[in-house]
Amino acid sequence: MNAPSYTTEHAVTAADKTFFQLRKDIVEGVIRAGIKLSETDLSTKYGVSRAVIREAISRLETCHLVERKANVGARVVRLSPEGLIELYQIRESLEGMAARLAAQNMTAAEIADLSGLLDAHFLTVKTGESYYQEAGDVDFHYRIILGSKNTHLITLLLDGIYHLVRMYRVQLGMAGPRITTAFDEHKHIVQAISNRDAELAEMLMRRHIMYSKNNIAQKLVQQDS
Amino acid sequence: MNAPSYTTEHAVTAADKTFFQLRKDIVEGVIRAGIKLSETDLSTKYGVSRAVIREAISRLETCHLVERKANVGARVVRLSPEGLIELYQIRESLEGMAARLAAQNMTAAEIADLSGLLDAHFLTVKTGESYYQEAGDVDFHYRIILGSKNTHLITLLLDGIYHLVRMYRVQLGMAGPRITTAFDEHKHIVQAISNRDAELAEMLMRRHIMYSKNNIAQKLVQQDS
DNA sequence: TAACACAGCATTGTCGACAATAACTGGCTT
DNA sequence: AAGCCAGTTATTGTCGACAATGCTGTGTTA
Repeated sequence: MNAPSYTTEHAVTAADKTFFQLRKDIVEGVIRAGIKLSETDLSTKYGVSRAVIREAISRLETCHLVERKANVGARVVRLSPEGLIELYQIRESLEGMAARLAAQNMTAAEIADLSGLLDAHFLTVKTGESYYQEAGDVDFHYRIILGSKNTHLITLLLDGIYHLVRMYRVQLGMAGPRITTAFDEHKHIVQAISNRDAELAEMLMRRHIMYSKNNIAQKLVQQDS
Repeated sequence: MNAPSYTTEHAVTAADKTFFQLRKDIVEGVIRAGIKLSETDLSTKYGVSRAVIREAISRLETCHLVERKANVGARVVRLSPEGLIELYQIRESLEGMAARLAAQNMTAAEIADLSGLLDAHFLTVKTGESYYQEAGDVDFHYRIILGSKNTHLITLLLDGIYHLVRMYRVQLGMAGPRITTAFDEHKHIVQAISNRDAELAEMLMRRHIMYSKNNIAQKLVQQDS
């Protein structure tokens, strides 16, 4: 049931575990958006010292999941239409570049593997299972980002803003008619990568993300009204 | 003489001060690339507790200036041609988007101001002063990044990778024939922004950064040989 | 001689206590 | 009654000590 963990992050220290747990709780809304994170409270609730809580909060800050002010404290970020737009502008830029680099740097084996993944997704979509969006879409994007072979890019996206993207998705309850069209877009992107057409791969990825943004933004205004 | 501080970061806490000092020392090579950062050593040298050193190192990690392994310690990043390429790929992507957004979001007053800045730069370049590259170029890029009005983008670039860019620049001693051509490129970018031509602004910025990358990469291989 | 095991050392991770800063409450003044 | 000031309280920032982990060098054994 759980979404598989792509970057197999193994928690070695207590701060790691606390960080992962806190991140999960924030992304999934267990700790609600906009709420204040009291260090002493969390310290007792998670059964660790304030030092590891501070460490965890510090890392959450680099994920842009919390905002901290000196001598005041940390708050979970608040979700807003503007924030969503900004986030997707970053995605469009960085993942576009990722697709471009993937077209240059992915091995033939990796491309074949990615293509196989899409075929598998096609079967599940065809049979009507709609879990595609959540796991499949994320998986697809992960592979291309990793395929860029650019460590900075990978870190920025996977450790940085992707959790925030997931937060928006989860807390808005994504599912809808977009899954099938998104699948076609994925197909075309893989084809461009397979042809080593970096230019086209970037363009298609950027359009794909723009469409995705429009879709989720529409959901968001619907919720407002 | 010092490069002006654009994001007027005011140090309120001791960890802030230590972080700024450490970052400066790393960027300027006082603490050399690849070296191990001993917490106890730094604690005595900077006259603060290990806790604030750990906090500072943690923040340095989010700037990608140091790398940390659990139970082992932190090392200053090592500069490499591959790292430089990766860095400039990110810059091309993000600053291209910044230029696009700046063309959409900068106010007329801000654009006029930016244009005036370029004119001032032109005078100094004309009179032969070559401090343009260091301060002027950075100033130009800062304004456009801020002009994007995208907080995520601004944070990623200014707090994140720009210090690493500066580290490459400083430790390779940038100065050369490129300053004049770079000025022309800046001019064209401002013109595109002034015309609200987002598409063109992005393209020109991307090319500008590609040229800049080639320039600095060339310097780097020269140093190797 | 080479390889493995163990012990000692150095370094990082974690903790609880203290100091400093900000928010809150109550009373006073105008 | 409204606004400001001071005392109080709660929260964050900083510190030194202890625990746990990784590294090193030595000694033993095949």
